[in-house]
Amino acid sequence: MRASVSPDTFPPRGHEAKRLSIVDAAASVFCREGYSGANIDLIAAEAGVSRQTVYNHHGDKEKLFMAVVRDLTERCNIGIFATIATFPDQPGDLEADLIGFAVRLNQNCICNRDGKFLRKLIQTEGERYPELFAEWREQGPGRTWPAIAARFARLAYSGYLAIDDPDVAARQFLGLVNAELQTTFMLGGSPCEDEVVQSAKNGVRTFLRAFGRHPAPGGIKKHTALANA
Amino acid sequence: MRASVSPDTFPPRGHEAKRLSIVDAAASVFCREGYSGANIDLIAAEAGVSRQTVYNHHGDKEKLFMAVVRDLTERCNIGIFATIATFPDQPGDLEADLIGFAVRLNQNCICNRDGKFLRKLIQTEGERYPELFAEWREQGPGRTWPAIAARFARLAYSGYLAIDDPDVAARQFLGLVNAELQTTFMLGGSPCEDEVVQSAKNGVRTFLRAFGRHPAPGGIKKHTALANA
DNA sequence: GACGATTTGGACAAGGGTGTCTAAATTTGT
DNA sequence: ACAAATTTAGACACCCTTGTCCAAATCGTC
Repeated sequence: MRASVSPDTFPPRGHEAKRLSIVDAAASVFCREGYSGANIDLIAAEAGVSRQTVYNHHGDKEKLFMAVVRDLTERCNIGIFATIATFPDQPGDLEADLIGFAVRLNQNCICNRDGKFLRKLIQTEGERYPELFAEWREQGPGRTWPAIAARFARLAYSGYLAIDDPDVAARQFLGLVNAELQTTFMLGGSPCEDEVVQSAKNGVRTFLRAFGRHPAPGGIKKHTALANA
Repeated sequence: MRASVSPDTFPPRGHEAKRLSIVDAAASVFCREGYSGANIDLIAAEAGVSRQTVYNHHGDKEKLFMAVVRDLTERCNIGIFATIATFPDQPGDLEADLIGFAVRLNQNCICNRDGKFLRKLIQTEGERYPELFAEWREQGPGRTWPAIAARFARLAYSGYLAIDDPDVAARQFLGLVNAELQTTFMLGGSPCEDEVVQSAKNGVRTFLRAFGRHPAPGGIKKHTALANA
Protein backbone atom coordinates (compact mmCIF):
# COMPACT_ATOMS: atom_id res chain seq x y z
CA MET A 1 0.00 0.00 0.00
CA ARG A 2 2.89 2.37 -0.55
CA ALA A 3 1.33 3.51 -3.81
CA SER A 4 1.20 7.24 -3.05
CA VAL A 5 3.63 9.29 -5.14
CA SER A 6 6.47 11.18 -3.52
CA PRO A 7 5.88 14.94 -3.30
CA ASP A 8 7.79 16.45 -6.23
CA THR A 9 9.61 13.73 -8.14
CA PHE A 10 7.90 12.33 -11.22
CA PRO A 11 9.57 8.92 -11.45
CA PRO A 12 8.37 7.59 -8.17
CA ARG A 13 10.17 4.60 -6.65
CA GLY A 14 12.36 2.14 -8.45
CA HIS A 15 14.05 5.09 -10.00
CA GLU A 16 15.36 6.49 -6.74
CA ALA A 17 16.31 3.03 -5.54
CA LYS A 18 18.52 2.58 -8.60
CA ARG A 19 20.04 6.02 -8.11
CA LEU A 20 21.05 5.00 -4.61
CA SER A 21 22.50 1.67 -5.58
CA ILE A 22 24.54 3.42 -8.27
CA VAL A 23 25.93 5.94 -5.81
CA ASP A 24 26.74 3.18 -3.34
CA ALA A 25 28.53 1.10 -5.91
CA ALA A 26 30.34 4.15 -7.22
CA ALA A 27 31.54 5.04 -3.72
CA SER A 28 32.95 1.57 -3.31
CA VAL A 29 34.67 1.50 -6.68
CA PHE A 30 36.02 5.06 -6.50
CA CYS A 31 37.56 4.22 -3.13
CA ARG A 32 39.02 0.92 -4.22
CA GLU A 33 40.39 2.03 -7.59
CA GLY A 34 40.77 5.79 -7.37
CA TYR A 35 39.00 8.23 -9.66
CA SER A 36 41.01 7.46 -12.78
CA GLY A 37 41.05 3.75 -12.16
CA ALA A 38 37.32 3.56 -11.53
CA ASN A 39 35.54 2.02 -14.46
CA ILE A 40 31.94 2.89 -15.26
CA ASP A 41 31.26 -0.64 -16.48
CA LEU A 42 32.42 -2.00 -13.14
CA ILE A 43 30.28 0.49 -11.21
CA ALA A 44 27.26 -0.45 -13.29
CA ALA A 45 27.87 -4.15 -12.75
CA GLU A 46 28.35 -3.68 -9.01
CA ALA A 47 25.16 -1.62 -8.84
CA GLY A 48 23.28 -4.24 -10.82
CA VAL A 49 22.30 -1.86 -13.62
CA SER A 50 23.39 -1.28 -17.17
CA ARG A 51 26.03 1.26 -18.07
CA GLN A 52 23.50 3.39 -19.90
CA THR A 53 21.44 3.72 -16.73
CA VAL A 54 24.42 5.18 -14.94
CA TYR A 55 24.71 7.82 -17.64
CA ASN A 56 20.95 8.44 -17.58
CA HIS A 57 21.08 9.20 -13.88
CA HIS A 58 24.31 11.11 -13.50
CA GLY A 59 25.32 12.16 -16.97
CA ASP A 60 29.01 12.03 -16.46
CA LYS A 61 31.81 10.34 -14.52
CA GLU A 62 32.72 13.60 -12.86
CA LYS A 63 29.13 14.46 -11.94
CA LEU A 64 28.74 10.97 -10.54
CA PHE A 65 31.80 11.50 -8.40
CA MET A 66 30.42 14.80 -7.11
CA ALA A 67 27.13 13.12 -6.25
CA VAL A 68 29.00 10.44 -4.32
CA VAL A 69 30.91 12.94 -2.20
CA ARG A 70 27.81 15.03 -1.51
CA ASP A 71 25.79 11.97 -0.51
CA LEU A 72 28.51 10.66 1.77
CA THR A 73 29.05 14.03 3.42
CA GLU A 74 25.36 14.38 4.12
CA ARG A 75 24.94 10.86 5.45
CA CYS A 76 28.02 11.17 7.66
CA ASN A 77 26.85 14.48 9.05
CA ILE A 78 23.54 12.96 10.03
CA GLY A 79 25.35 10.18 11.86
CA ILE A 80 27.75 12.55 13.58
CA PHE A 81 25.00 14.86 14.83
CA ALA A 82 23.00 11.89 16.04
CA THR A 83 26.04 10.76 17.98
CA ILE A 84 26.80 14.24 19.31
CA ALA A 85 23.29 14.18 20.76
CA THR A 86 24.44 11.32 22.99
CA PHE A 87 27.25 13.41 24.47
CA PRO A 88 27.16 13.17 28.27
CA ASP A 89 26.06 16.59 29.49
CA GLN A 90 25.03 15.38 32.95
CA PRO A 91 27.39 12.45 33.30
CA GLY A 92 26.99 9.82 35.95
CA ASP A 93 30.46 8.36 35.51
CA LEU A 94 32.29 10.95 33.42
CA GLU A 95 35.12 8.64 32.40
CA ALA A 96 32.83 5.83 31.30
CA ASP A 97 30.50 8.24 29.55
CA LEU A 98 33.30 9.90 27.59
CA ILE A 99 34.66 6.50 26.59
CA GLY A 100 31.22 5.48 25.40
CA PHE A 101 30.89 8.67 23.40
CA ALA A 102 34.29 8.20 21.77
CA VAL A 103 33.54 4.60 20.89
CA ARG A 104 30.16 5.50 19.39
CA LEU A 105 31.71 8.28 17.35
CA ASN A 106 34.29 5.90 15.98
CA GLN A 107 32.04 2.94 15.34
CA ASN A 108 29.06 4.84 13.94
CA CYS A 109 30.68 7.72 12.09
CA ILE A 110 34.38 7.33 11.41
CA CYS A 111 34.85 3.60 10.93
CA ASN A 112 31.58 2.68 9.31
CA ARG A 113 31.21 2.27 5.59
CA ASP A 114 30.28 5.85 4.79
CA GLY A 115 32.89 7.38 7.04
CA LYS A 116 35.66 5.19 5.68
CA PHE A 117 34.70 5.96 2.11
CA LEU A 118 34.37 9.69 2.63
CA ARG A 119 37.71 9.87 4.40
CA LYS A 120 39.45 8.01 1.61
CA LEU A 121 37.84 10.09 -1.10
CA ILE A 122 38.90 13.29 0.60
CA GLN A 123 42.44 12.06 1.04
CA THR A 124 42.68 10.75 -2.47
CA GLU A 125 40.94 13.34 -4.63
CA GLY A 126 40.77 16.35 -2.35
CA GLU A 127 43.43 18.29 -4.21
CA ARG A 128 41.80 17.77 -7.58
CA TYR A 129 38.42 19.31 -6.64
CA PRO A 130 39.14 22.33 -4.48
CA GLU A 131 35.60 23.76 -4.53
CA LEU A 132 33.94 20.44 -3.78
CA PHE A 133 36.16 19.79 -0.82
CA ALA A 134 35.96 23.34 0.41
CA GLU A 135 32.24 22.65 0.55
CA TRP A 136 32.91 19.45 2.47
CA ARG A 137 35.12 21.35 4.89
CA GLU A 138 32.33 23.81 5.60
CA GLN A 139 29.52 21.30 5.80
CA GLY A 140 31.51 18.62 7.63
CA PRO A 141 34.25 19.71 10.07
CA GLY A 142 33.01 23.30 9.92
CA ARG A 143 29.72 22.25 11.51
CA THR A 144 30.66 19.22 13.59
CA TRP A 145 33.72 20.56 15.40
CA PRO A 146 31.92 23.56 16.90
CA ALA A 147 29.06 21.29 17.95
CA ILE A 148 31.43 19.00 19.81
CA ALA A 149 33.30 21.96 21.29
CA ALA A 150 30.03 23.37 22.58
CA ARG A 151 29.38 20.15 24.47
CA PHE A 152 32.78 20.31 26.11
CA ALA A 153 32.16 23.95 26.98
CA ARG A 154 28.94 22.98 28.69
CA LEU A 155 30.70 20.22 30.60
CA ALA A 156 33.31 22.75 31.71
CA TYR A 157 30.69 25.30 32.67
CA SER A 158 28.95 22.69 34.79
CA GLY A 159 32.18 22.08 36.61
CA TYR A 160 33.06 18.67 35.30
CA LEU A 161 36.16 19.76 33.39
CA ALA A 162 38.83 22.45 33.66
CA ILE A 163 39.14 23.62 30.08
CA ASP A 164 40.69 26.82 28.74
CA ASP A 165 39.64 26.64 25.10
CA PRO A 166 36.78 24.28 24.21
CA ASP A 167 37.76 24.16 20.53
CA VAL A 168 41.28 23.06 21.35
CA ALA A 169 39.97 20.59 23.91
CA ALA A 170 37.59 19.06 21.38
CA ARG A 171 40.33 18.54 18.82
CA GLN A 172 42.67 17.14 21.43
CA PHE A 173 39.99 14.79 22.69
CA LEU A 174 39.59 13.33 19.22
CA GLY A 175 43.35 13.23 18.74
CA LEU A 176 43.75 11.31 21.98
CA VAL A 177 41.00 8.75 21.57
CA ASN A 178 42.16 8.03 18.01
CA ALA A 179 45.85 8.09 18.84
CA GLU A 180 46.27 4.33 18.51
CA LEU A 181 44.22 3.99 15.34
CA GLN A 182 46.28 6.27 13.11
CA THR A 183 48.25 3.59 11.29
CA THR A 184 45.11 1.60 10.59
CA PHE A 185 43.35 4.71 9.32
CA MET A 186 46.32 5.47 7.06
CA LEU A 187 46.01 2.20 5.26
CA GLY A 188 42.27 2.62 4.87
CA GLY A 189 41.38 -0.20 7.22
CA SER A 190 38.79 -0.42 9.95
CA PRO A 191 40.10 -1.18 13.43
CA CYS A 192 38.30 -3.93 15.29
CA GLU A 193 36.09 -3.07 18.26
CA ASP A 194 38.73 -4.02 20.81
CA GLU A 195 41.22 -1.60 19.32
CA VAL A 196 38.66 1.19 19.26
CA VAL A 197 37.70 0.60 22.88
CA GLN A 198 41.29 0.32 24.05
CA SER A 199 42.32 3.52 22.28
CA ALA A 200 39.30 5.33 23.70
CA LYS A 201 40.02 4.14 27.23
CA ASN A 202 43.65 5.23 27.08
CA GLY A 203 42.73 8.51 25.41
CA VAL A 204 40.02 9.42 27.89
CA ARG A 205 42.22 8.55 30.86
CA THR A 206 44.87 10.95 29.60
CA PHE A 207 42.26 13.56 28.73
CA LEU A 208 40.89 13.46 32.27
CA ARG A 209 44.36 13.55 33.77
CA ALA A 210 44.79 16.82 31.93
CA PHE A 211 41.33 18.35 32.25
CA GLY A 212 39.46 16.39 34.92
CA ARG A 213 38.32 18.09 38.12
CA HIS A 214 39.49 15.35 40.53
CA PRO A 215 36.27 15.28 42.56
CA ALA A 216 36.22 14.14 46.15
CA PRO A 217 36.01 10.33 46.56
CA GLY A 218 32.32 10.40 47.51
CA GLY A 219 31.16 11.85 44.18
CA ILE A 220 30.89 15.03 42.16
CA LYS A 221 29.19 18.00 43.75
CA LYS A 222 26.76 19.41 41.20
CA HIS A 223 27.09 23.10 40.39
CA THR A 224 24.06 25.37 40.17
CA ALA A 225 25.07 26.52 36.71
CA LEU A 226 21.53 26.72 35.31
CA ALA A 227 20.41 29.21 37.97
CA ASN A 228 21.96 32.00 35.90
CA ALA A 229 19.84 31.54 32.81
CA MET B 1 88.13 15.63 -8.84
CA ARG B 2 85.21 13.36 -8.23
CA ALA B 3 86.40 11.11 -11.07
CA SER B 4 86.69 7.87 -9.08
CA VAL B 5 84.05 5.30 -9.97
CA SER B 6 81.50 4.16 -7.42
CA PRO B 7 82.26 0.74 -5.91
CA ASP B 8 80.07 -1.71 -7.83
CA THR B 9 77.93 0.16 -10.35
CA PHE B 10 79.14 0.28 -13.92
CA PRO B 11 77.28 3.33 -15.21
CA PRO B 12 78.92 5.84 -12.98
CA ARG B 13 77.25 9.21 -12.38
CA GLY B 14 74.83 10.93 -14.71
CA HIS B 15 73.01 7.65 -14.73
CA GLU B 16 72.18 7.70 -11.04
CA ALA B 17 71.27 11.37 -11.21
CA LYS B 18 68.68 10.59 -13.86
CA ARG B 19 67.35 7.69 -11.84
CA LEU B 20 66.78 10.04 -8.94
CA SER B 21 65.09 12.73 -10.96
CA ILE B 22 62.77 10.09 -12.40
CA VAL B 23 61.83 8.81 -8.97
CA ASP B 24 61.26 12.36 -7.74
CA ALA B 25 59.06 13.26 -10.67
CA ALA B 26 57.21 9.98 -10.36
CA ALA B 27 56.51 10.61 -6.68
CA SER B 28 55.05 13.99 -7.52
CA VAL B 29 52.89 12.72 -10.36
CA PHE B 30 51.72 9.58 -8.57
CA CYS B 31 50.61 11.73 -5.66
CA ARG B 32 48.91 14.34 -7.78
CA GLU B 33 47.13 12.01 -10.19
CA GLY B 34 46.91 8.68 -8.41
CA TYR B 35 48.43 5.47 -9.72
CA SER B 36 46.00 4.95 -12.58
CA GLY B 37 45.94 8.60 -13.53
CA ALA B 38 49.70 8.93 -13.51
CA ASN B 39 51.02 9.10 -17.04
CA ILE B 40 54.50 7.90 -17.91
CA ASP B 41 54.89 10.62 -20.52
CA LEU B 42 54.12 13.24 -17.89
CA ILE B 43 56.59 11.70 -15.44
CA ALA B 44 59.26 11.65 -18.12
CA ALA B 45 58.60 15.27 -19.04
CA GLU B 46 58.64 16.36 -15.41
CA ALA B 47 61.89 14.49 -14.86
CA GLY B 48 63.39 16.03 -17.99
CA VAL B 49 64.06 12.70 -19.67
CA SER B 50 62.52 10.75 -22.50
CA ARG B 51 59.91 8.10 -21.92
CA GLN B 52 62.26 5.38 -23.07
CA THR B 53 64.73 6.33 -20.34
CA VAL B 54 62.06 5.78 -17.73
CA TYR B 55 61.53 2.28 -19.07
CA ASN B 56 65.28 1.67 -19.28
CA HIS B 57 65.67 2.48 -15.61
CA HIS B 58 62.59 0.95 -14.04
CA GLY B 59 61.17 -1.40 -16.63
CA ASP B 60 57.57 -0.98 -15.70
CA LYS B 61 55.00 1.38 -14.24
CA GLU B 62 54.44 -0.90 -11.28
CA LYS B 63 58.15 -1.39 -10.61
CA LEU B 64 58.59 2.35 -10.82
CA PHE B 65 55.86 2.81 -8.25
CA MET B 66 57.52 0.30 -5.93
CA ALA B 67 60.83 2.11 -6.28
CA VAL B 68 59.15 5.39 -5.38
CA VAL B 69 57.62 4.00 -2.18
CA ARG B 70 60.84 2.31 -1.12
CA ASP B 71 62.88 5.46 -1.75
CA LEU B 72 60.44 7.65 0.14
CA THR B 73 60.24 5.25 3.09
CA GLU B 74 64.00 5.12 3.36
CA ARG B 75 64.47 8.88 3.09
CA CYS B 76 61.72 9.57 5.61
CA ASN B 77 63.16 7.09 8.06
CA ILE B 78 66.54 8.79 7.88
CA GLY B 79 64.89 12.12 8.64
CA ILE B 80 62.83 10.73 11.48
CA PHE B 81 65.77 9.06 13.18
CA ALA B 82 67.84 12.21 12.79
CA THR B 83 65.04 14.11 14.48
CA ILE B 84 64.57 11.52 17.21
CA ALA B 85 68.24 12.05 18.02
CA THR B 86 67.32 15.61 19.01
CA PHE B 87 64.80 14.41 21.59
CA PRO B 88 65.39 16.17 24.91
CA ASP B 89 66.73 13.50 27.27
CA GLN B 90 68.16 16.00 29.74
CA PRO B 91 65.80 18.89 29.18
CA GLY B 92 66.48 22.36 30.43
CA ASP B 93 62.96 23.62 29.93
CA LEU B 94 60.92 20.47 29.33
CA GLU B 95 57.91 22.23 27.84
CA ALA B 96 59.96 24.28 25.38
CA ASP B 97 62.11 21.28 24.49
CA LEU B 98 59.12 19.05 23.76
CA ILE B 99 57.54 21.78 21.67
CA GLY B 100 60.76 22.13 19.71
CA PHE B 101 60.91 18.38 19.17
CA ALA B 102 57.31 18.24 17.96
CA VAL B 103 57.84 21.15 15.59
CA ARG B 104 61.00 19.61 14.15
CA LEU B 105 59.28 16.27 13.67
CA ASN B 106 56.46 17.96 11.80
CA GLN B 107 58.52 20.33 9.71
CA ASN B 108 61.35 17.94 8.82
CA CYS B 109 59.58 14.61 8.55
CA ILE B 110 55.81 14.78 8.28
CA CYS B 111 55.18 18.01 6.39
CA ASN B 112 58.18 18.10 4.11
CA ARG B 113 58.03 16.93 0.53
CA ASP B 114 58.96 13.31 1.15
CA GLY B 115 56.71 12.91 4.16
CA LYS B 116 53.72 14.41 2.43
CA PHE B 117 54.20 12.23 -0.62
CA LEU B 118 54.73 9.04 1.33
CA ARG B 119 51.67 9.68 3.46
CA LYS B 120 49.51 10.28 0.43
CA LEU B 121 50.80 7.23 -1.41
CA ILE B 122 50.08 5.04 1.58
CA GLN B 123 46.59 6.43 1.96
CA THR B 124 45.85 6.21 -1.72
CA GLU B 125 47.37 2.92 -2.84
CA GLY B 126 47.92 1.09 0.42
CA GLU B 127 45.11 -1.36 -0.12
CA ARG B 128 46.25 -2.30 -3.59
CA TYR B 129 49.78 -3.41 -2.58
CA PRO B 130 49.44 -5.27 0.72
CA GLU B 131 52.99 -6.69 0.80
CA LEU B 132 54.64 -3.41 -0.11
CA PHE B 133 52.80 -1.53 2.58
CA ALA B 134 53.26 -4.27 5.12
CA GLU B 135 56.95 -3.71 4.47
CA TRP B 136 56.44 0.04 4.98
CA ARG B 137 54.63 -0.65 8.23
CA GLU B 138 57.54 -2.68 9.52
CA GLN B 139 60.28 -0.39 8.32
CA GLY B 140 58.46 2.85 9.11
CA PRO B 141 56.12 2.93 12.10
CA GLY B 142 57.43 -0.42 13.30
CA ARG B 143 60.88 1.10 13.85
CA THR B 144 60.14 4.74 14.61
CA TRP B 145 57.37 4.35 17.19
CA PRO B 146 59.43 2.18 19.55
CA ALA B 147 62.35 4.58 19.19
CA ILE B 148 60.19 7.51 20.25
CA ALA B 149 58.60 5.47 23.04
CA ALA B 150 62.07 4.63 24.34
CA ARG B 151 62.86 8.31 24.64
CA PHE B 152 59.72 8.94 26.64
CA ALA B 153 60.55 5.95 28.83
CA ARG B 154 63.94 7.44 29.54
CA LEU B 155 62.38 10.79 30.38
CA ALA B 156 60.01 9.04 32.75
CA TYR B 157 62.78 7.01 34.31
CA SER B 158 64.74 10.20 34.92
CA GLY B 159 61.76 11.60 36.77
CA TYR B 160 60.60 14.22 34.29
CA LEU B 161 57.33 12.51 33.44
CA ALA B 162 54.80 10.25 35.14
CA ILE B 163 54.03 7.72 32.45
CA ASP B 164 52.41 4.31 32.73
CA ASP B 165 52.97 2.96 29.25
CA PRO B 166 55.62 4.65 27.09
CA ASP B 167 54.16 3.29 23.85
CA VAL B 168 50.75 4.72 24.63
CA ALA B 169 52.31 8.00 25.74
CA ALA B 170 54.30 8.29 22.52
CA ARG B 171 51.22 7.78 20.36
CA GLN B 172 49.21 10.19 22.45
CA PHE B 173 51.98 12.78 22.27
CA LEU B 174 51.86 12.68 18.48
CA GLY B 175 48.07 12.68 18.52
CA LEU B 176 48.06 15.77 20.70
CA VAL B 177 50.66 17.87 18.91
CA ASN B 178 49.00 17.09 15.58
CA ALA B 179 45.44 17.49 16.85
CA GLU B 180 44.90 20.79 15.06
CA LEU B 181 46.49 19.73 11.79
CA GLN B 182 44.23 16.79 10.98
CA THR B 183 41.96 18.54 8.52
CA THR B 184 44.92 19.98 6.65
CA PHE B 185 46.59 16.57 6.54
CA MET B 186 43.36 15.05 5.23
CA LEU B 187 43.34 17.28 2.22
CA GLY B 188 47.01 16.62 1.52
CA GLY B 189 48.11 20.14 2.36
CA SER B 190 51.04 21.39 4.40
CA PRO B 191 50.17 23.54 7.38
CA CYS B 192 52.13 26.78 7.70
CA GLU B 193 54.73 27.12 10.42
CA ASP B 194 52.44 29.11 12.69
CA GLU B 195 49.84 26.38 12.67
CA VAL B 196 52.45 23.73 13.42
CA VAL B 197 53.87 25.74 16.32
CA GLN B 198 50.45 26.56 17.74
CA SER B 199 49.29 22.96 17.59
CA ALA B 200 52.53 21.79 19.20
CA LYS B 201 52.24 24.36 22.01
CA ASN B 202 48.67 23.41 22.80
CA GLY B 203 49.43 19.71 22.53
CA VAL B 204 52.49 19.81 24.76
CA ARG B 205 50.67 21.87 27.38
CA THR B 206 47.95 19.25 27.58
CA PHE B 207 50.51 16.43 27.52
CA LEU B 208 52.33 17.94 30.48
CA ARG B 209 49.10 18.57 32.35
CA ALA B 210 48.50 14.85 32.08
CA PHE B 211 52.03 13.48 32.52
CA GLY B 212 54.18 16.32 33.89
CA ARG B 213 55.79 15.99 37.31
CA HIS B 214 54.90 19.52 38.51
CA PRO B 215 58.37 20.27 39.91
CA ALA B 216 58.86 22.77 42.69
CA PRO B 217 59.17 26.37 41.45
CA GLY B 218 62.94 26.47 41.90
CA GLY B 219 63.68 23.70 39.43
CA ILE B 220 63.63 19.94 38.87
CA LYS B 221 65.49 17.75 41.31
CA LYS B 222 67.56 15.34 39.25
CA HIS B 223 67.22 11.66 40.04
CA THR B 224 70.23 9.41 40.37
CA ALA B 225 68.86 7.06 37.77
CA LEU B 226 72.21 6.11 36.23
CA ALA B 227 73.59 4.78 39.50
CA ASN B 228 71.73 1.52 38.92
CA ALA B 229 73.38 0.60 35.63
C1' DG C 1 89.45 12.42 -31.18
C1' DA C 2 87.36 7.89 -30.89
C1' DC C 3 84.86 4.41 -28.71
C1' DG C 4 81.07 2.29 -26.16
C1' DA C 5 77.15 3.13 -23.52
C1' DT C 6 73.24 5.86 -22.80
C1' DT C 7 69.64 8.78 -24.23
C1' DT C 8 66.41 10.53 -27.43
C1' DG C 9 62.24 11.06 -30.21
C1' DG C 10 59.25 9.17 -33.04
C1' DA C 11 56.46 5.46 -34.81
C1' DC C 12 53.92 1.53 -33.68
C1' DA C 13 50.55 -2.28 -32.04
C1' DA C 14 47.50 -3.68 -28.52
C1' DG C 15 44.33 -2.77 -25.17
C1' DG C 16 41.06 -0.31 -22.55
C1' DG C 17 37.88 3.47 -21.24
C1' DT C 18 34.36 7.15 -22.07
C1' DG C 19 30.32 8.66 -23.83
C1' DT C 20 26.62 8.21 -27.62
C1' DC C 21 23.20 5.90 -30.17
C1' DT C 22 19.69 2.49 -31.21
C1' DA C 23 16.07 -0.88 -31.04
C1' DA C 24 14.17 -4.23 -28.08
C1' DA C 25 12.65 -5.67 -23.44
C1' DT C 26 10.92 -4.42 -19.12
C1' DT C 27 8.80 -1.91 -15.58
C1' DT C 28 5.28 1.45 -13.80
C1' DG C 29 0.98 3.99 -13.33
C1' DT C 30 -3.85 4.13 -14.64
C1' DA D 1 -4.59 -4.48 -20.19
C1' DC D 2 -2.57 -0.24 -22.17
C1' DA D 3 0.53 3.49 -22.71
C1' DA D 4 4.42 5.98 -21.24
C1' DA D 5 8.67 5.95 -19.22
C1' DT D 6 12.68 3.51 -18.01
C1' DT D 7 16.08 0.07 -18.54
C1' DT D 8 18.90 -2.91 -21.19
C1' DA D 9 22.45 -4.87 -24.32
C1' DG D 10 25.21 -4.20 -27.86
C1' DA D 11 27.76 -1.68 -31.27
C1' DC D 12 30.32 2.24 -32.24
C1' DA D 13 33.75 6.30 -32.75
C1' DC D 14 37.15 8.62 -30.40
C1' DC D 15 40.85 9.24 -27.46
C1' DC D 16 44.44 8.02 -24.33
C1' DT D 17 47.99 4.95 -22.33
C1' DT D 18 51.27 1.35 -21.99
C1' DG D 19 55.18 -0.86 -23.51
C1' DT D 20 58.31 -2.06 -27.58
C1' DC D 21 61.35 -1.16 -31.38
C1' DC D 22 64.79 1.35 -33.87
C1' DA D 23 67.98 4.65 -35.89
C1' DA D 24 70.13 8.93 -34.83
C1' DA D 25 72.14 12.00 -31.44
C1' DT D 26 74.50 12.72 -27.24
C1' DC D 27 77.39 11.79 -23.34
C1' DG D 28 81.33 10.15 -20.69
C1' DT D 29 85.73 8.07 -20.67
C1' DC D 30 90.15 6.89 -22.40
